Amino acid sequence: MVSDLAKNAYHHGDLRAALLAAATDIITESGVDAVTMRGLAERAGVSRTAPYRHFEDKRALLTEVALEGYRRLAATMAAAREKGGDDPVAALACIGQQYVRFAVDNATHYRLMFGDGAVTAGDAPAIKSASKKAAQDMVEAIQAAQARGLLIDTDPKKLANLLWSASHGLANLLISGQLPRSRAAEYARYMTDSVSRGFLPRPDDQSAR
Amino acid sequence: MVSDLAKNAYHHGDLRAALLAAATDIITESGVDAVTMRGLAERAGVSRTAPYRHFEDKRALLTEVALEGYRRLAATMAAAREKGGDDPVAALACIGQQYVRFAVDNATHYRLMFGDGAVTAGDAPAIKSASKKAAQDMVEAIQAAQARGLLIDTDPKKLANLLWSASHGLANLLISGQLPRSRAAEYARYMTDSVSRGFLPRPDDQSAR
DNA sequence: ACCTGAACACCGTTCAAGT
DNA sequence: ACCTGAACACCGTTCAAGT
Repeated sequence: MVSDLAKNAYHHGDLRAALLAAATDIITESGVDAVTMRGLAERAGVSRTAPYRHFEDKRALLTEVALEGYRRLAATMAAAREKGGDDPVAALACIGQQYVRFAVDNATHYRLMFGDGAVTAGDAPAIKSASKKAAQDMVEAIQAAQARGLLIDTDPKKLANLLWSASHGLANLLISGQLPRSRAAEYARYMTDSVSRGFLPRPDDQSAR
Repeated sequence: MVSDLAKNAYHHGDLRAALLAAATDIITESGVDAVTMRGLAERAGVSRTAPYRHFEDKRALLTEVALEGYRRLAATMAAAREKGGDDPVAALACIGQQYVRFAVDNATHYRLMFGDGAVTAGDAPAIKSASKKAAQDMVEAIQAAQARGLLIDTDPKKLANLLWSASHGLANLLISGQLPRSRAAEYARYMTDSVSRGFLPRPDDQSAR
């Protein structure tokens, strides 16, 4: 009954969580723009002003939702890296491909994270930390490949930023429909291949795998 | 006096142009979100509902502004290609770098063109045509390079989409501040180099230019 | 502590009415 | 043809007041 006590403390007791869940639902269904403070309140069965007891403003609420996305992205990156197995170049390709897949599969959420009104890393320390963590996975995979002589020896951070750019750009074009979503996986594969091998001919290379 | 007649026909006679100019100014100064139909009307010294005589709704007005951006982008691409001179690989690099430069130099406008609420190519045939024209420049540069054996022989459209992805992604990360804007040119250069040469080592290659 | 009702300052857009 | 005033249906947010 102790838990019931907590739950019943004023209406549902966890309005905060209810609001976040509602926002996440709406974002998934109808996009970030469809989220309104008033609508969230109504959905939670509470007055219009009640949400302001739990979040300073709309931005703060959305920042919290975005944070969850960053955490899931970081987890996806970590999993992708492992999936690459022993081969660090394969691990890197996996990371790039899974990044694009995450973005397309969570398009509306991704927009909140990286889109126009984007909750910047500066908005919350937790976001900065989660996003650094995702980036770190990429950098480490690069360093591992370089240590084995499998990648050219340039600044691994810069190289990571380039792979990030290509993945991010591809993801955006797919999400906005400028490239066909149905070909997402194909393009992602092509992207990671190309970033590794480049477009210049390789005279020494018979094994176009 | 004939021109004055035209100008004086109902207040300024070219409210349409005045509204577009005002919208462009506001977008440049304060971003797309700062554009309001009411504000535009006030700035033009006209009633709130007057703009609706010239544009069906806000989206139609913004589509017109975006179109101007697409035209300028296409012109920039064409100029970049020529700047590459005889060397088609250099032309391609120019295109990528100038694309990023355009995006960063016209950040708010670029957001309108490719951002979240983006006016999609489907919104206006003229946008589709201007954007196809820009893409065509890239494809042709690629085909020219392939004809001379300077690029691997894959689908030039796919290759163009990849370069576009990388450019677009880099541009977005720079605009949103996730990569430092001050290093835009450096990153753009690095991006086009990498997309050409790839990250895998090239044993035959002594001339790392 | 947590919630409410009323209110303020905004939006985009419509519509009957004026010249 | 082009413009206006008043109005409708929305926003985010504040603030005094209730329990």
